[in-house]
Amino acid sequence: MHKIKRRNTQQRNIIYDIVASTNTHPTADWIYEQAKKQIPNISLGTVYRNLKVLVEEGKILEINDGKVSRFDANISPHHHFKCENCGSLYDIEEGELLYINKDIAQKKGYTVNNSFVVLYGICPKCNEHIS
Amino acid sequence: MHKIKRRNTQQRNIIYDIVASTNTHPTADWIYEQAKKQIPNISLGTVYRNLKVLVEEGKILEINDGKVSRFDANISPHHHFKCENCGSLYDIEEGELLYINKDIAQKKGYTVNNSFVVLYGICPKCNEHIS
DNA sequence: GTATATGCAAACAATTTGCACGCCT
DNA sequence: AGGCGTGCAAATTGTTTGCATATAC
Repeated sequence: MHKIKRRNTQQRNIIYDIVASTNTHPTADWIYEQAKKQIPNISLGTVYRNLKVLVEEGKILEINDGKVSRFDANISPHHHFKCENCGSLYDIEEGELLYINKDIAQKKGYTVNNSFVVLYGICPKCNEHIS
Repeated sequence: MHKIKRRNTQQRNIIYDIVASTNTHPTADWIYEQAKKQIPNISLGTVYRNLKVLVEEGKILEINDGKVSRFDANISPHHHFKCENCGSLYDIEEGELLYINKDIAQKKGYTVNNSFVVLYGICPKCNEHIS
């Protein structure tokens, strides 16, 4: 029950920098490929472990995209648009979301077919028990 | 390139009925366990195949919940609330979503820590190419 | 010195698929 | 009869983990 003292490792720093260097919401595998350019014998396990640490520390976000996880160093509140044709995941500014309806989206070039919202938190039942 | 003519099988009907019988957003595995009560030697592969068919036909929705898929026979537009403590996935009416802010959610007993929105559709780039 | 991190490989869990047979239509 | 559907088991895929060693502090 005591807080782990994180170390400042080359691997963790490089992994963070890779995530921060792009807005394409990369997967662990893509990050691994990039990281190998700098640390040829880095292992995929290390990439996964460090991504998890960075998420826990709130330095990056994990986005659930089908069966893969994607990662995002943009931790300001924003949403995503997933293209059903090419699979790309775009950022949508929080304010901009209000305007994403069929008409306005169309003008911006997006066709919105569907939307999916999940709120995270504590449900009434658990709020009672935890108290 | 010709449309598949679906057959009306016992397995598919039972699987649909199981999904429709609950609002707990079951996983493929739970559905499989229930289905075995009616068809003891049904296979998990069949459950997965039929769930996919039902999703394609628009009869049920697939909800991506971490690394598992959950299924929902309520196909009217609605959203979800995931409890970070017990993992339950609750339905949130579309209208109700507008009122889920920290104050009002609190009164209903929900604590909202985070929210996650994904829009699905066709992106500007693809809209150009597809024409 | 000591606890955290790493590389490697094996283990996992959810889902998909190839195949031979079965059964709607 | 013909083709879609099924059961079974093996294969795939994304991710996690155990272990011995390396390294940050």
